[in-house]
Amino acid sequence: MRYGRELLKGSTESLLLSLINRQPMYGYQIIKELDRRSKGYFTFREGTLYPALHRLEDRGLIIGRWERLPAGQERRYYHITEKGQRALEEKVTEWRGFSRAVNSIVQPGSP
Amino acid sequence: MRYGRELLKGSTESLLLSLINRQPMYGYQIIKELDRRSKGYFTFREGTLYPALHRLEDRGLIIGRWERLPAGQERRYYHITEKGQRALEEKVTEWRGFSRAVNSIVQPGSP
DNA sequence: CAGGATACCTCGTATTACTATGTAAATATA
DNA sequence: TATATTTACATAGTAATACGAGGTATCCTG
Repeated sequence: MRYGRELLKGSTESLLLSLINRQPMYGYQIIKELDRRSKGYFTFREGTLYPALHRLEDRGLIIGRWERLPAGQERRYYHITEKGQRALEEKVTEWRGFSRAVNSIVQPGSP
Repeated sequence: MRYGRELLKGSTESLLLSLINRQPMYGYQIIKELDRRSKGYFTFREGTLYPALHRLEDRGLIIGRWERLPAGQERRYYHITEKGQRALEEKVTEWRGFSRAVNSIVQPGSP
């Protein structure tokens, strides 16, 4: 069963920056990569992805460049910036802390 | 540093149901318990907590009962329902799957 | 030539955390 | 005793954002 939509909020950024940090990627490719790497768990919607990419670009964390294939069609490849790399580090740290904190509550441990 | 507000969305429910599942609790107590159990990580705001409790009650996952202390003041104790227990199980399963999936992306692993 | 896949975009809606603000009583402090 | 803090609840407004629905255009395959 698919995760609730609210759960994704706050993690989208980390996911996108993580992928783009490995190598420049275009939107459609990111959707496929998220699906592949998470073994089908993440099926990002276009209405989620594209606005999210635009927000990241507006904030200077990534830069998009149009590239035309020999065949003719165009893709917008996103590259991470230095600011984006710093943001990614912070986001991953934030995620780990948050994840640990949630587990400290939902998992049975010390009373 | 505190987590971003968006990160909490989707997890609030699991956190609240987890605590109330252990024992009936009132709002103010939940804030303190979340703080204590997470070692200061979660500092829930009242504007987050109370509306969230009302939503859970509206959906029949918890039931609130006013209790008057000998001193005189009133507290609204929330009890989990059977429906709430089932929802909690689902939520925790969802959280584990989501958490694993995010880690599969943000943590360096197989390409 | 038709249909699917690729590839991008945006508007509107729903959800929800948080700030600010309000109320009221109990307890601690000066 | 007067004042401040803590306890305890509540809600209206704002901002952020995932998603559905809809749109455009090109490429590839049967």
